[in-house]
Amino acid sequence: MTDTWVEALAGGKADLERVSTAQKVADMIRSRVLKGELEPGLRLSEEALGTALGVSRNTLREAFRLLTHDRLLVHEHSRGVFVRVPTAADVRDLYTARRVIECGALRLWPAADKAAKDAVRQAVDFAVKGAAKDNWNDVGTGNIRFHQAITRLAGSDRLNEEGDRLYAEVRLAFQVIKETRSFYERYLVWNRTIVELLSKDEVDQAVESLAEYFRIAEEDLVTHLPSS
Amino acid sequence: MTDTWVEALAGGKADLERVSTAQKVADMIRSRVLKGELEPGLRLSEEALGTALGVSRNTLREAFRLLTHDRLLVHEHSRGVFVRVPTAADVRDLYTARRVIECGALRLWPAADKAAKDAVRQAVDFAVKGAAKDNWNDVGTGNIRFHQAITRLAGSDRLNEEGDRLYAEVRLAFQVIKETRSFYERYLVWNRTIVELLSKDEVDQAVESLAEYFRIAEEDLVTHLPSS
DNA sequence: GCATATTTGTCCGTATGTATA
DNA sequence: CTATACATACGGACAAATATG
Repeated sequence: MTDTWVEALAGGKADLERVSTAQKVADMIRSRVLKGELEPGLRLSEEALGTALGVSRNTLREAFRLLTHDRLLVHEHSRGVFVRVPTAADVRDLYTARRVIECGALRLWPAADKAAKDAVRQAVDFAVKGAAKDNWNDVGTGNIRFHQAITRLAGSDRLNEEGDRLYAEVRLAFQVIKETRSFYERYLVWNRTIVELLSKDEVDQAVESLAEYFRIAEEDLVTHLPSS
Repeated sequence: MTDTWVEALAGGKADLERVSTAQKVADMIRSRVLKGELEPGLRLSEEALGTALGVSRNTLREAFRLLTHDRLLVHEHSRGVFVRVPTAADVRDLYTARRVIECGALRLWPAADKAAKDAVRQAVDFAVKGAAKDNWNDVGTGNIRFHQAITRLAGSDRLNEEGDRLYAEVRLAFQVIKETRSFYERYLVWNRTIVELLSKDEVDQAVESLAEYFRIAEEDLVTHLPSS
């Protein structure tokens, strides 16, 4: 019983299965990167981090592999691993992928599970409540959950995983922006509009609104990115 | 100069950058798996493979990690790695993801590069010529290239990579079927239909045909899969 | 059910190659 | 150009888990 507690604390997907040390280390580094404690461009030394975390270089390298696959770290041969520095081209690529996946998933709304549909509405509710309490951190996570829920409408684990990778990378890109409130405030309006259209079963309209949201968010990020 | 030759021979993405030994080992195992030389369910012993390939266990484990991310191998804690055995549920999930990605990318046809459009047509031409020569292996690779080219219409590297992972997994699923000719023969007709519709700029019709192809191919695989 | 053998998980030390000051 | 620092890859070691008889 206590084992599951530990695993749940350790990080993300603590199902019933055991988590490897590399997984735990990767989860720790991931959260630090997404919180901005390890800023983009920083080099992660194998020896320094290994001794600091009390794991061997081998184990740490496996953790690096995991995070490189999630595109949060970049690997340069014989030079080491660095926290990714998102470029304007990255953001364009990222949003092109999101456009295809999320718009495609949203089109499946009529055939989706009731639970999956509810998750979309609940994510927006969460963000709305956050805005009412002036808690803009909640608004941000609500926004992510909203898009995550849209991807999950398709009901494919493989698609969900790729979506989560994309969202983590978007969070990393947002990391370079300090004042995010004005962004989330504007995005919340779009999310509500989309949910309203969906409640009226006007799917095509909702997809069009989602595509418009992507155009705006993409430009927001690109213009606020340094050295774009 | 000769270095680039060697790298090109070694495997997949031999750009300008050097490839690590783990990468080379992973590429070798990958091609063996996709050719069916390492059949689904087989356990890959660390020591046996390591000595056979002349690499250390550590390096081999990194290669395993790479292939596990590509879903060609599955990792069971303290039991080792196995060549993935695709289940019916895997195929359903796989085709759901493909439906979203490829149909979404195909909708972008009007805005796509000319080069990307040409690649779609060339892939079908390749398959047609293969069929004329009774070379059904070429028809199969032409079919893969066709779908790869469709994904590439969107122009997102991240989407392309996920697409390639999905295609590799589909090839693995097809690995359990011996007589593939009748399948590819039928699929070729669909591919030609889609290209013809595209040449007339009837994109919506083409997307609908693609969706229909997915329904058929998915059922083909599910029904021919053992212990479905 | 038990004891043994095999294999994996993790760590360490070292030699070599590579990039940077 | 030399020197330093670091990543890459290897081989060995031991504990833990699993498989086998």
